[in-house]
Amino acid sequence: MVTIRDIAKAAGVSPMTVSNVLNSRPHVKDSTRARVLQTIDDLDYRVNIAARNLRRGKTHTIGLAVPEVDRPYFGELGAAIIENGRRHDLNVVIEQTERSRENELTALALSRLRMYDGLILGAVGLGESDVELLRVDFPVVILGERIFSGPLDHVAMPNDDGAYAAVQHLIERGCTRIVAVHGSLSHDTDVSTLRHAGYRRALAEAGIEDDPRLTLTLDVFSPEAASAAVHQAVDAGLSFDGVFCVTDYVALGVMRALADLGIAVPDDVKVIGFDDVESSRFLTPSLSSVNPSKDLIAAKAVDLLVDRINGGSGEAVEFVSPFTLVARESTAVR
Amino acid sequence: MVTIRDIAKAAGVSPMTVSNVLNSRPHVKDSTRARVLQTIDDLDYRVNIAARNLRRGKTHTIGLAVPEVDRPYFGELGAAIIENGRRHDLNVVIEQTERSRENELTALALSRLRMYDGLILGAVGLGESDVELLRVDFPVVILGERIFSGPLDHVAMPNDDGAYAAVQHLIERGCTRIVAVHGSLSHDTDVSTLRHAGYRRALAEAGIEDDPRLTLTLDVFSPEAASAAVHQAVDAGLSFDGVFCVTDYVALGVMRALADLGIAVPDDVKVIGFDDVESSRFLTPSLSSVNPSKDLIAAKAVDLLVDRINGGSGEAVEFVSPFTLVARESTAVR
DNA sequence: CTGAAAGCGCTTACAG
DNA sequence: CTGAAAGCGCTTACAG
Repeated sequence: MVTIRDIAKAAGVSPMTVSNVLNSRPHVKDSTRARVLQTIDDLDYRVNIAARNLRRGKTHTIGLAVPEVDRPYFGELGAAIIENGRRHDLNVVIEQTERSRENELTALALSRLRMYDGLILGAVGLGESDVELLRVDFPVVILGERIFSGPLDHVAMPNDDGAYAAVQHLIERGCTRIVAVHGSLSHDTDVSTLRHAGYRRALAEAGIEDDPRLTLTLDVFSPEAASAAVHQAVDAGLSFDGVFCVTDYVALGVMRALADLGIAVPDDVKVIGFDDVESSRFLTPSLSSVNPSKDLIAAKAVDLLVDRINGGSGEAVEFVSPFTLVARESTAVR
Repeated sequence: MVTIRDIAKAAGVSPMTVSNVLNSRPHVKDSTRARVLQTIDDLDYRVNIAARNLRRGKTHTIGLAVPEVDRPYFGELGAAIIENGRRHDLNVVIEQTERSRENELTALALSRLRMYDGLILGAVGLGESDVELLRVDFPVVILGERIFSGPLDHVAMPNDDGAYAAVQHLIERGCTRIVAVHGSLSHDTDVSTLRHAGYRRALAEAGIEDDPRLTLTLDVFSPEAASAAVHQAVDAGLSFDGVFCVTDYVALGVMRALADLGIAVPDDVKVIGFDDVESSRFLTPSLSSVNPSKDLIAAKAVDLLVDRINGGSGEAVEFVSPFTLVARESTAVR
């Protein structure tokens, strides 16, 4: 392996001068610089990043811990974060936590051990009660569907307001019996709980009774589970004219079940999702959804993290992403 | 920052003994080991990975360069590779090449500079003519939809046979005028070209004329472009009863366009895709597809790379993934 | 079973 | 504009 010393020797300068050239620092005579560069080229030298990292105490790598990258929403988010990381010359290592609180804590604990300068933690398992565990002396940004009033910067989804807008949209389009499909409501800060609050608020404001039978709770966050739940509800005689799905991913199963049951969307039942995943606009019927500005979320998360990495020590920031409601065929009136 | 020396001092041993404990090497007296571990705990010491990497000459990190992680196929592939990497204690850094040959070459060139032990390169832009550029003294596995007879290990998609099976399936179901929708056919080793060969082979074998008007070529690989192409073809009076889509992602746009045009799938036209992306089975109608065993591809790619990282120097391996044809509603006969 | 010393390849004050 | 020297934090032969 060719080292900086080999170059120095061959070019007749000191290692330090080579280093200065490599880092394009000023105060190197042009002729010297040219000679060094030529030698680097001749010997096919490449800087050893591990050594540089050790010396500089930086790795230019951040971790991104998300539940799963193969779920469209997180794939799109991951892509946006990699994109934004590149703007700051940061590599992104992706870890998958599989929606478990333990894995999220592990990612947090290991990120110092691994070679990251900071971590973006997509928290779906951690909750308010874990706040003490978030007190780490390491740059971390929480990318939360959940709420944290903790000690860390937090980029949050517009869960309550987004869900409120979605349900309000269904009501405007004439729905009065609106099913909500989501995961467990047992944690105060879970995405399902937060979005459900928006659902209830919209119903209350419209003077619609919140019939608990209309709330379908899934054990697993998946289209399969959503489809099964809808089948079961309809078989049990539940009647409804609208469905609010906690995510587009879940809506995929809901729409499929309705098709299986011969229930027409949007004529018999209107459906709306959350996340506005790319494929949603190509479904038949195309799916209305809440778009939480993924790009903005990614940009903000990376910016906040870079700030902390660079020593920023202000108060923890909480940023709630804005959103837009995208009305498509699944909620059309005809 | 607490270092190994601080621990050594506090525990009354040498740094080397601490190192031995950290790496759970034998030949450390139990009582010494216990004392060191206690001190590590007391002082909240964590090993500095950058230093260890420098010393060991390994980073336990591999790069994965794919066109985009927000495309479902690559998201699912990325997830599988991260999963498999974990089995070997490897972190995975994801880079996005955006389907460009230049970016793929950059990823290749930079991977040595970055801190990777090896690289898995999802090549969609590089072609046979770039083979010389692949002669790198660094562990690289090509994850190709394309064919390479180059100097590197290569995990390939069953492009020809998979496409052949898909089209044969359409023919079996009664289709005789089968549209093929894919990207440019200008490169010999492009995924579109390879799959198109399978398409033509199936037609030829069935004695069906290969009408060039039935081949729709997209400038951009996207549902939008696919949808536009189908609209245009139908508007121009093209008649057909089957569509072979180069990927499920493209099929999304095709199915959408057919719905817009009032063409019923599968009654009027049958449609099949390639990749068997997760959402395909939830579409309405659900999409038939070729499943290329993503998990096997990921496992094989990681295993081959680990082999090279560990010094394996045998002949370059070419592994073609097996596939299964998944028949769903979009090609059903009723 | 344990230690002293060298060194991985780079960068950074400190000099001149 | 350039250099000699120290050091980032760890591990690895070499000794004993």
